[in-house]
Amino acid sequence: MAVARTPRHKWIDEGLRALATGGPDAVQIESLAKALGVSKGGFYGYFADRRTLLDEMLERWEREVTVDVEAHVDKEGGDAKARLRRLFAIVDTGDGFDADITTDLAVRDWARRDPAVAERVRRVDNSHMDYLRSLFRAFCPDEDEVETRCVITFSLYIADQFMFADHNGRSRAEVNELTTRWLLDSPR
Amino acid sequence: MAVARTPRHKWIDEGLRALATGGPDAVQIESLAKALGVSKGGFYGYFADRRTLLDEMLERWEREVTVDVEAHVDKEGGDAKARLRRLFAIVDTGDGFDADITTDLAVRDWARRDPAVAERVRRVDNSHMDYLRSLFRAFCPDEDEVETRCVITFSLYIADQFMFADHNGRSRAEVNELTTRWLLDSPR
DNA sequence: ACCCATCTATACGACATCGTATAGATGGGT
DNA sequence: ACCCATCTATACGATGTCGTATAGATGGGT
Repeated sequence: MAVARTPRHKWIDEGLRALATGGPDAVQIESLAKALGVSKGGFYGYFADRRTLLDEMLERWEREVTVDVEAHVDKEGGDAKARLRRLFAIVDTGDGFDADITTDLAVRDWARRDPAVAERVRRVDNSHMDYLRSLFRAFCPDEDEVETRCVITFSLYIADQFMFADHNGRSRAEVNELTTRWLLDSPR
Repeated sequence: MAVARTPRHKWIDEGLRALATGGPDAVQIESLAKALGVSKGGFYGYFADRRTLLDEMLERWEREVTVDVEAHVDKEGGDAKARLRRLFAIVDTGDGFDADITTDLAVRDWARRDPAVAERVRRVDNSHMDYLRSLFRAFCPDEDEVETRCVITFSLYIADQFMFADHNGRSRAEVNELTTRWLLDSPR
């Protein structure tokens, strides 16, 4: 039997890449085929239609995004603040997650327009938030304040990609260091 | 002479509406025409091509977005904290700015992919941040902390639209109240 | 009432994309 | 070495969009 040069997962890989750089509308079968160096002939052997590919892309994103980040943060151990610092470092430097952050935002923007996508993101976000809460609770007794810090942390992660302002001579990294300290070392 | 049923500004209005609900790719001349109840015939009398419309949409967004928000916040006077509270209320309740927020985010997402758009957003963001800084300086002597609070404020505004998490029984409004207090009444 | 500048509707060619149909290439199993 | 299931390339029709061309409708100015 002929061996597949372009199996399912390659179409999904390329689809997610296209999604990240151009949004859902940029996920075009013929573009993906070109990027993969093949024609679209094989695509419809694996997927019923374009919509099916989009669904499977989301499926994969939902399955992997939470696991990946938490594994990276927990890998080196340390207390809650050490783990949070590693989490903030991802936001700041990318740290091998650049592509994932971009994909993440593309999915979120998509979710604003598509309720089915929003439902997936809701599950992912709840998972992220649960993890964040567990970390902040380690040194933050008040539950309202835990929630506050979680939401601010999450917001900084997302908004980082949508803010284009300068910072009066400070670099973006310096500003991130300021917000990190504010969230981790702020008194009371 | 025939009076124009569909002058320039109507195409721009409709274009911004399409941008807000579907992103730049959704700004299609024939869609706009249909939404306006006319054919696309007249469009090319006002605009050289689709790109020209997109430019003018951005032009108008850039010109109006800053003025509108600041005017609303300053209208009723009060001290810096009162003005900031009104600012946070916009984020929270929409308060007549819902459409503008959506447009804002569509433009920001667009800016992530188009450097020319990013440059416009940078100008707008610098203007917003200058205004924010002036408000926080009124009760916050440390310049690093001013910057921190500005960035967090801005981030909450943006990320609000991209977060789909639940909050352990709290409503979104309650969470916004928590973050507002954290930013305005936090000690030191 | 007529003129005619201006706006609008329609038809068109060029192009891109979706999804299908079909013919050809590949290579594992025997 | 051959078979044939599987993958791939290509051609096609349908659809939708862009931008142009052109004919028709509108209504203010005289």
